[in-house]
Amino acid sequence: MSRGNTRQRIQDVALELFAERGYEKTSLREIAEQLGVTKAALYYHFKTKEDLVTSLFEDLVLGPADAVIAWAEAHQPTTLETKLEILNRYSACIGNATPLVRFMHENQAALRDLSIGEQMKTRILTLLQLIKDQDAALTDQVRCASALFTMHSTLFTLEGSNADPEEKRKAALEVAQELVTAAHHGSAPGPAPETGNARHE
Amino acid sequence: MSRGNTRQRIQDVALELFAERGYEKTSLREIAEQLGVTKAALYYHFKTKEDLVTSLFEDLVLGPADAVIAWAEAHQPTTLETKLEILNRYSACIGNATPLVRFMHENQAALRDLSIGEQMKTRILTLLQLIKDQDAALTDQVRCASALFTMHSTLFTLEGSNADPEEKRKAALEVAQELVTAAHHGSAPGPAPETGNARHE
DNA sequence: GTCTATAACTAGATAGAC
DNA sequence: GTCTATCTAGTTATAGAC
Repeated sequence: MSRGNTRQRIQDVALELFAERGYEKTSLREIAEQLGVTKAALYYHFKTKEDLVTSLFEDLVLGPADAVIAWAEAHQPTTLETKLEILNRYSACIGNATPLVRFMHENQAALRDLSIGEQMKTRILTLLQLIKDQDAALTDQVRCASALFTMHSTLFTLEGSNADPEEKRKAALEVAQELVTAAHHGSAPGPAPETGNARHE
Repeated sequence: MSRGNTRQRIQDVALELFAERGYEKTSLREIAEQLGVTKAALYYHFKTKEDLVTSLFEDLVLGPADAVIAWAEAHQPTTLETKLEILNRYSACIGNATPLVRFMHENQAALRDLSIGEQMKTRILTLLQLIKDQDAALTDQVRCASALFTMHSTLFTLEGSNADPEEKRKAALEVAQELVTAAHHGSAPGPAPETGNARHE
């Protein structure tokens, strides 16, 4: 015992409990108890409760999401193919952090005034700007927002479905790509026509 | 002052604070202070904090949602037209309770082990069962779940958009109906063909 | 690196006066 | 119907021993 991996073990248990019982209802006492250590030990490794939850996001989602954004911004102006690849990359990145994405969605209110909450919000908004046209029709903006939401929420809904998580992720990606394709063409969805220049209205 | 409308005033302030700061972070002390009364006064009108939040949902969403479900179950077997009308009615019902729907989404973790949270979850799952075919392909199930999620989340996203809330609601309904139509036909989305019998694969 | 002990505070809830 | 006063139990966080 008493290894140097305590920090990691704290993170594992914290994520598990945060996901299971929610951020606010999970106390540091509970985390410490389940690890068989004391609260004071937690405070040695993390300055505050916020510091602990932030550390969970940084490596698993914030960093990867930034990588997607950086790639996207290096490929402007954004063609439809680029948009679809953004969705593809982002889907892969959140697929590696399913419990955290679920946690984020179920605890928006709690994370709202934590710095990590604001940072995640910024990333998602940036991605949305990248896949939607600024002056698109309202329904097309809804389609793009829905695409991102669908990829997120499908990771942890459809409980009745006995489908493999990876299958669900792929299905969600497919639907998201359809939505963005429809939005890109600026009209009712359908299999992509010749070139992507048709403009709605 | 000291009218008989205190109960209503408590509900108004509670919803405002719950929506703004989250369920857990809003204390009864804050609600009482903003009303200029004491905590004890709150306890006269509501047995517990849970009782207070439950009262907010019962009239504004739980009842109306049950009405939609009752209508849907009276119109089985469910045709595409019925499904679209379910979406239409549900959209109207949540459109009347926007702050509450937002609150529900942002506080899922907090509401999870409150009885009202479970009840709302049941209603949404029931609606999902009604609009999706039990043995549909995975992507079609995702489309149906996404349709409901889209109607919910569009009520309180697209912040940059200066669009009128009612316009956003209608746009979300339109996209949701497209998704369910595509799922109903069991293939890639598109304007509804002649009759709804074309089957995917 | 981990502990004990405790400070400083806030929460939800109740009893009983008015 | 609203108040004062109080209770119990919980929280984050820190100081300092080992």
